[in-house]
Amino acid sequence: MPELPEVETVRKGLEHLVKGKKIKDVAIFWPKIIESPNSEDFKTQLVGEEILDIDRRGKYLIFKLTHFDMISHLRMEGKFEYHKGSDPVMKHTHVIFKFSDETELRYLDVRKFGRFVLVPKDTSQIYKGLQKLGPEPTEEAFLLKGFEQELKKRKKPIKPLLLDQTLVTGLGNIYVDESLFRAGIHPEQEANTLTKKEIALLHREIIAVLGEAVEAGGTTIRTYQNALGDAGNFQVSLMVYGQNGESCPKCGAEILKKKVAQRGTHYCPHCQIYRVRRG
DNA sequence: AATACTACCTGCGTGC
DNA sequence: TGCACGCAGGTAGTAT
Repeated sequence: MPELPEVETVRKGLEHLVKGKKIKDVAIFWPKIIESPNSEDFKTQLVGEEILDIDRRGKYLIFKLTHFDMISHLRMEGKFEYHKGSDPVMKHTHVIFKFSDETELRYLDVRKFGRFVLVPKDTSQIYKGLQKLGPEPTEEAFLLKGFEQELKKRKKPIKPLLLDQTLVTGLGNIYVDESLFRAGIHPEQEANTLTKKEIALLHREIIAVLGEAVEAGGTTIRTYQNALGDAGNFQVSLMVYGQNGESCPKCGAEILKKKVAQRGTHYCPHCQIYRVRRG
């Protein structure tokens, strides 16, 4: 489900609802959701832990516990719901964290792609998935100079390059299409053919679009009641994602959709022109 | 090392 | 209605 703005919105919701809660028990209905340790140890180690804080790095949530860091990735469709223990357990619920006050944090995931990992306290940065991440998409962390140097070295199309999280973290299929549109760059333009000017614009638009989406509480596409972080309204600000067949907000041309690196890709054929041999 | 493709899952809409 | 197929906000593993 989520890209950085949605995960950040979930983080804020969790901070509000479960910070300070003590874990009394854990129920696991789909053990593969637990990447490590094995689901039995995962449960045993969590009992008695208190949720001290909830951090985020890229699209990962990091629950800071008494003796552990619990890393959570929602992948495509993972979501958290906060419930009373007496509430009926809905379909697609795979993990339940039961608190000492008889409330529960439930993890639901239709496609079961999401993962949990438990590591010793303050060692989350060693986890492989977090280690590979590039800088957060902020002015302070994401530097134009480094971005430009990396792009010069890569010849793969810019869209899949931005999706791999190593140059900058947080973009997914929605915001990468929005960033490229706003910067006027074709999604298949090879990274090493981008001009200095285009790179600077792209850098600025990535930071801007993700920042605006965080402010809006993320984008809500499919609505699921009760899920933390589903109240975002950035979908009203999307300029190309899901807009195929509509008019380009800049020039009026028809927004097209095509496959790029196995992902549905939305773009304006007039504002985002592919050019051969540049840079 | 960089790149490309596939697996992991379920549900929904479309077309025959 | 039934069924096959493509598609969905992501990443890790494998092969080249």
